[in-house]
Amino acid sequence: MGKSEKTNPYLAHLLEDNHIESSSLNKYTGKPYSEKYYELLKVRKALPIYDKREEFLQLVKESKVVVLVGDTGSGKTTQVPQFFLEEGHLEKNKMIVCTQPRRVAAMSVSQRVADELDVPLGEAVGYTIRFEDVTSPKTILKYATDGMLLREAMSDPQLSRYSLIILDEAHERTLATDILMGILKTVVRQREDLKLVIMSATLDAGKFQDYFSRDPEHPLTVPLINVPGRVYPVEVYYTPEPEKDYLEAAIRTVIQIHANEPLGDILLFLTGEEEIEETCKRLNHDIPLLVKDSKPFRILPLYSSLPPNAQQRVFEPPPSNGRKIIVATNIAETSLTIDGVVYVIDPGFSKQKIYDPRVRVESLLVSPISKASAKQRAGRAGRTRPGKCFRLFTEQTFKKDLIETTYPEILRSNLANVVLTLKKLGVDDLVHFDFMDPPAPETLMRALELLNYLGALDDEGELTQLGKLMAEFPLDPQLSKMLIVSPQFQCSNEILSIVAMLSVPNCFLRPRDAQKKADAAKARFTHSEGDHLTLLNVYYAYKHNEEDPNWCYQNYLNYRSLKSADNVRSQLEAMMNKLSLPLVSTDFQSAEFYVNIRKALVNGFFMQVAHLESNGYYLTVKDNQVVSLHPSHGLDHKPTWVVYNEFVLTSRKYIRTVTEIKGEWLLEYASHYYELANFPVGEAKRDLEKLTIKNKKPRKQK
DNA sequence: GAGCACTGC
Repeated sequence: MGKSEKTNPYLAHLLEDNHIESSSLNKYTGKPYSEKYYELLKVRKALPIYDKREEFLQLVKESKVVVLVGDTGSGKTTQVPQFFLEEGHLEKNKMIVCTQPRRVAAMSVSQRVADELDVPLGEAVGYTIRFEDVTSPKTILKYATDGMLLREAMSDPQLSRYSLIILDEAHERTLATDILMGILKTVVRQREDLKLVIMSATLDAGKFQDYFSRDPEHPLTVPLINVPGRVYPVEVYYTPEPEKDYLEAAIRTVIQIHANEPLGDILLFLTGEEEIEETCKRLNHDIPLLVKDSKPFRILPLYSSLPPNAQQRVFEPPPSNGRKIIVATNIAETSLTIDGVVYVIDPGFSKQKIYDPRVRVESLLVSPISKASAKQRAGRAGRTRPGKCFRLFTEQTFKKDLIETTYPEILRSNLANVVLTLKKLGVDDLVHFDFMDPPAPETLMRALELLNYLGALDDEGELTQLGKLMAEFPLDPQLSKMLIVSPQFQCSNEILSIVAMLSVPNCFLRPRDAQKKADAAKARFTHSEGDHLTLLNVYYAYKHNEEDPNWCYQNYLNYRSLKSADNVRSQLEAMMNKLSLPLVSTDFQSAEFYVNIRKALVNGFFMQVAHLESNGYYLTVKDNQVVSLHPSHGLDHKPTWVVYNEFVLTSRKYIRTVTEIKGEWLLEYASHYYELANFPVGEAKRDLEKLTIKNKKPRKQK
């Protein structure tokens, strides 16, 4: 047992450091440290952040909020919480939490820190992500997704379990991190026993400092600490003239690098799946033709909807004496890191979400990236040795045209869910809420209006009983409303399945080389009254076929999607039980089985309804947008009224996932929205008026 | 008659 102590060469040296346990027993487990602990300790002490340890601890002692800037490789994510622990700053029964924008990061970082502390994961160190809580009463350091900490705040707005909250990767400005910053700015001033550390890659540091210090009544001094990263230099090249066609330029650049530059993998950033698959095909065809005596190469596409085994291939070693050429979306900018990349090709574009509050539509648009993004992409070339980055735009463009940082998500999103969350967190005055970047007032108004129509907020903007329930669910407000009322329509089991299916990526596969077969497979599940009902059929069939991946494959269904829908469904079912919402079904033989489901749909989605006009097009109610049924629909006729799940703006305006409803139901379940006095003149209004008269007659006769 | 940047609860 004592062997490792005596023979360990690092031990004597360690004992000189007063902040490292001078006893050879691990204070968390009571056991002697393992060999691995000392090995990892040596690595830890070589991290750049280690030199800033005393400075950091001093600043945290003096200040409530500290901003820490550190590039990749500085070690901040793993070491900063440990500094705090070692110093014994943690109060009894309190914890440290460190947020991450992504689940995998929360999981892998917590495992690393558990190893460094020589403790089993889930005891002193753990993580919490959706569907998985690997913590215990012993846990004092927890890594969590930012969304998960936000959920916790909803039941404990002071986040009173924690005495240190670290928001990591704050520069990414996710919705959840932005909301957390907004509430923590107040909480940190209210709670004597709370410290806050904001960790970021260089760019926005000053902005975080300003934001947290600024307050008319309680200004704070927010110090900033800078930690160098550990990356290799990357030489950046620009094109002398702007490129007309970035795809052609990209292909040309790949070929030039492959022909002329020493070995080392190539990473090309493109915007989407189709573009990537096309380019891979072109490269496979062109390289052997254009490169004399080409070295071996392997072209690898990389995007999120690619099956996991195909994604994994980018991590395999390159062909012997050759190179990998990876053609990726933004997934390779932050989510996945591929060592061995030496050359980055950056055309300077990505698909970005934008929200237009006027038409209430979120859409994806190919847009120029920001300077910060371009720098991040370039950095991908310097992970293992010095690299090169080829920007397919001019230096002038970089300096003059690109914006500094990508607009935070909160400025590009529909905020219905954000507003519901903030209300639940007790924020009364949303218009004056201190957002780091305040969203457009119109976007907030749209969100308030939607929540008011759904009955989540009353006319004073107060959260209603229904709204409180809705906020409990990790769903868009329309979906949670529909789910909560579904027991009244005797179909909560079915709506649970539909909501789960709507919450995951599209489950229907349609490979380019088997489109007919895929369509035929889909036809077997199709319900002619609506796509929502088709989704229900698919879910049933998946369960009846014992969740078999092969069955999914044969039926052109995405197994990953269905499995995840099933997960979501279980989570929602548990919440329904917790909230005493009964799980009920209408008898399947009854004529009302599908009618009830469609009525429940109307209760959540009455604002997403389209009316068939005499010219054969659909017009969305109130917004009066001319739309077409998305070609993926399964209706066998064109119903007068449909609800839709999504408004898709591509080559045309489409409504996707549509189900037939009756006009009467709109008047019955959403009379406040369909009040005819405030309804825009048109065919939809005339149809509704006819229905009103028809409805009133029998009543008068009674 | 067509798509699906990326995350997260």
